[in-house]
Amino acid sequence: MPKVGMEPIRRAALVKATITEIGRTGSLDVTVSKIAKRAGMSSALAHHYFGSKEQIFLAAMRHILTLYGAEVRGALAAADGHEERLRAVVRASFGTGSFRREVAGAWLNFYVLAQTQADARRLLSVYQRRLKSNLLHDLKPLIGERADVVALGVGAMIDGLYIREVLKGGTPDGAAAANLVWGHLRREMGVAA
Amino acid sequence: MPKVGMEPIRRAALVKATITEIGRTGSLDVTVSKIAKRAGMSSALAHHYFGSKEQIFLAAMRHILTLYGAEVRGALAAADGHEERLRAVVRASFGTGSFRREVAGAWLNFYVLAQTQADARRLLSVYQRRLKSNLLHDLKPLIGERADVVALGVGAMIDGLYIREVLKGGTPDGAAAANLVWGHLRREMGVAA
DNA sequence: GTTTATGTTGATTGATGAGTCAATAAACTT
DNA sequence: AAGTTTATTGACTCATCAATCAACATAAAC
Repeated sequence: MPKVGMEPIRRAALVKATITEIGRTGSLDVTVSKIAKRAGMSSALAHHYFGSKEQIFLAAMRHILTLYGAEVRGALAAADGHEERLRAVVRASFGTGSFRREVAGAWLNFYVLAQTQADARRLLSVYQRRLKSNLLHDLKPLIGERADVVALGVGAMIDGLYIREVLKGGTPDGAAAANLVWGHLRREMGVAA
Repeated sequence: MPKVGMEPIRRAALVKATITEIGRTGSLDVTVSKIAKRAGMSSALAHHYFGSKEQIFLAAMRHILTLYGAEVRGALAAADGHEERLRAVVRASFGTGSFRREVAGAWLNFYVLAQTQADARRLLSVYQRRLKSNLLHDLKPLIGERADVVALGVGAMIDGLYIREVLKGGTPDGAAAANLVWGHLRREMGVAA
């Protein structure tokens, strides 16, 4: 029953199915057919809308980044003062939108993809830059020139916790992870203040 | 010119070629033929010695872990006292044997592999456990019950720095990375002492 | 109501790559 | 020197998949 205006619906379904599928199998070795099937359509239709598997992957990556960006923006809007803002950024990084098995699993695989695909690399560096600039904005006034190093460390720690989350089974505990990073940050700030 | 006693040589060559190849292409999507070619033999021979691509990957992973283990052991042997030992562990993690583009790239891909292969997962958890126990051994006497959390944070930070190393081009700076982590650790210890 | 744009799929193509096998050759054994 | 074990490869099989295409169906436009 082909209605008109299916495109955005199909695209969204494919993106969602892609993330699920990559998260499930834990690898980029997912077939377009599998993705399409999970999204409730034929593989031909997936190609019709996206043109290639590569484009599907990129769309999925963009979607995750958009999600994360929204989460951060939302948390920041409700935060006041440097410390609170920092805390908001950290908490948003482990929010329920991003810090989930499938999403984190997909995320890890996008890191791999970024090694070979220029577009994926670009998207990833957008994320890294944004995180760093968010941190620096509120760290600089608090600890001055050491902010740079601390931001790098915090970024690495967050990525590392994502990886570990993917590997260890069970339900992810975003609050615990956020507390860990926040504790680290507080200590870094306390020393300099 | 078939001599006898080739097996260990061929195996070693294949392992080395595998790491290089994975590091280069930045993905597990390397063909046995490519690996074999780089190691100077036919793909049939690679299968003859390892049986399957999976086994080749696992051997490569084991090799990296052995390398890393040796590095840590060596550094620990020359270290005295809790603080020095901790420093040694951190420095060994970013030693020239492990903290190199290809090796780190292969490492990242093995994380991915661990999501689907039980054996790979086991190997990875051996590494994580060993690192954690190394850290705890000297952290506990210094900061008591907080040691657990700190060890987790340090481990995550190390992993995160590896990932970032892979993504950013250029020559890796192990010393800088080690300093970053060491600074974090020192601060954690200073607060409690 | 015929044309045009959109939605949809089954079948097909073409490439690629893991793993097998038969065959060859050199080295050791007895 | 006949037989056995180890080393080695080119050629082959078989499966998988990305991408394409022809065909058909429904809705909108004229």
